[in-house]
Amino acid sequence: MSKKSPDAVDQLLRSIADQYERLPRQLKNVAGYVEQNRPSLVMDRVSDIAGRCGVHPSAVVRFAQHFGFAGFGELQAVFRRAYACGCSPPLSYKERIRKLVHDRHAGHHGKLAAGTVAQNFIAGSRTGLDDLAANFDETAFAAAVKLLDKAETIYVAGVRRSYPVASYTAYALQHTQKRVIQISGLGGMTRHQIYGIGKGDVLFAITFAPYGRETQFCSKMARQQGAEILLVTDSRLSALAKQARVVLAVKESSVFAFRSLTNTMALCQALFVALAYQMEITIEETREPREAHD
Amino acid sequence: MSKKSPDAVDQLLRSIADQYERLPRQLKNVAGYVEQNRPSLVMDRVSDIAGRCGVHPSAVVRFAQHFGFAGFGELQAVFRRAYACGCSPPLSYKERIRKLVHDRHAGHHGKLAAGTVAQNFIAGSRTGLDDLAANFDETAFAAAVKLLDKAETIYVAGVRRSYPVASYTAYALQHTQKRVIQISGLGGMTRHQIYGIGKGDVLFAITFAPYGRETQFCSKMARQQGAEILLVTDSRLSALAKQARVVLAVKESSVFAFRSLTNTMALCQALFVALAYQMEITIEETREPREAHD
DNA sequence: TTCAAAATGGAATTGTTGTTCCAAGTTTTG
DNA sequence: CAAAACTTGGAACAACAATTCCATTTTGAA
Repeated sequence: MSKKSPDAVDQLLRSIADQYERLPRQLKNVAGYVEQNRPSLVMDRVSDIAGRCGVHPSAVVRFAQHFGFAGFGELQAVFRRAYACGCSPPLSYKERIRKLVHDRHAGHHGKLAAGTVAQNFIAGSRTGLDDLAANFDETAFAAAVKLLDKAETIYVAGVRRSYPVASYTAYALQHTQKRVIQISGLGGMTRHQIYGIGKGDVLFAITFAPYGRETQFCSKMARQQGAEILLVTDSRLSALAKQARVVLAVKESSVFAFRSLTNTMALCQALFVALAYQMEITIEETREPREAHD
Repeated sequence: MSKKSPDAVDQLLRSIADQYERLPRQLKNVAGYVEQNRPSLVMDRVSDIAGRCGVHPSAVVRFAQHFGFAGFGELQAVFRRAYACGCSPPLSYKERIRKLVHDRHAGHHGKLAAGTVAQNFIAGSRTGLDDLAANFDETAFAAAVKLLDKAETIYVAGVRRSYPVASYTAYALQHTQKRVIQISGLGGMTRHQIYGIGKGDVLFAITFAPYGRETQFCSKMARQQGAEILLVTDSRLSALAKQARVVLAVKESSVFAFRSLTNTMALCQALFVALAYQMEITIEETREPREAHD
């Protein structure tokens, strides 16, 4: 069969995975690069790879030889052949995906394959991001960044569906020099956690209809104590929105009636990145090369 | 703008088409080959092309020069850049950010607008999702769904950066009839939380380099007790990967040292949706009818 | 047909890349 | 603590690819 080439790649990759542990440091680097940058291997030269892995060119050759090739050229040939096989996709991924999804729909008249469902979901998330980018409110976003930049302590609140986003946000913000407190509600301590908020602080609240009671409480408390509120929500019309200094509205698309989270997540990540940028935290400062950073 | 690479190809191709008639025979051959075999140009050498066109290698060089390049290398670079843009966003993405930061230092006398940073970030996430969809491993995904479907109790583990995803996953899975336990590590109870795992159960582990200790511990424990592992990670090479029954590899691009999370998030959501679909849970059921559902 | 201009292919050149070799450094083992 | 095994990086080497040069052939116009 002509399908031998992609198999060869799989086989090689599996072989690499097997031996990975026993490999010396430099070869591990190369192995990692090979696995993560499969596509660019078709055109990379030994020195390119060596450079990006921070190893000596000969290490790359040794890597190839370690896996039974005469030299790098032979190893590369494996990837080139695989690339040549799937040579139909000079076209965009969108088309490929569309085709994939379409194919499955047509065939099975029973259930959809799990993969199809997933592809649909991913496609939906992507569309959502398109939407987010298109309806992006730069003014509000800039205001949000400024607000966070000025804040002394940032309280992050979000429950249930919003909790993952809140915990991500809190985690990210920890990497600035600001004090960050996530209102986790652990042990029923929501109230105690928010009590400390005051003037100069900011409540970063994430909430969607029907707005969580805990978050509403935090919001009320924040206002009372003179703190500002940055609200990430689904509508500028909500009761909470009126209390907030800055409102970032996110619309989540839903696939199979299931609301996605990617947009909210992406927005909050963008918020962090922009804040880091604003605070002039350089890449070097925030980068943790081999540090624990799970 | 950063979109110049694919454009460059288009422009070149148009230029070739224009002049085609006036070209001498051999250059016509080459032009034809270039137009028809665009994708393989990224790896073809002069002699490859010459051979396939039945012309002398020097003709290929002359062809490149005819179109304003110093030599074949420059022409090829155009195609390589286009390939890199469409295919491996991690590279072009980092570069974009680096460029962003660089621009600030160089040109603009102020800072970049926060909005610009955000737009860049969102664009990156979008590209990431395309990549996720394009490199989607249907087999592994289906296996993952099946594994979850059969599980009696699902243990979800993920720390630090992976924690938000883990907590989302746990939250979502609660909406099935399965018993779900998230290893939160609260109160240093990681060990006690995972002790209960056993045959018939599944550990849903989410971890990225350098793999969190807690998650590794859970994985070891799961194996010991005869449970299966579903691993969401960044590389099939990790030590954990070998222990796992199913490995879903996700590649996240990173900005400011903070790897994006959208892909992982989207994948886990997709996993849940597919599982719900498989279990024939209607989406209505997964919603909490009267309850607040933030 | 003849001449000039252009195209072509052989062969040498130049530059680069992949590879090997070896010495120095590191880790492991007895 | 010493010897052995292995890893690493520098430099030389070999192979090859891209490019140029030039003689030859072809084409086209007068």
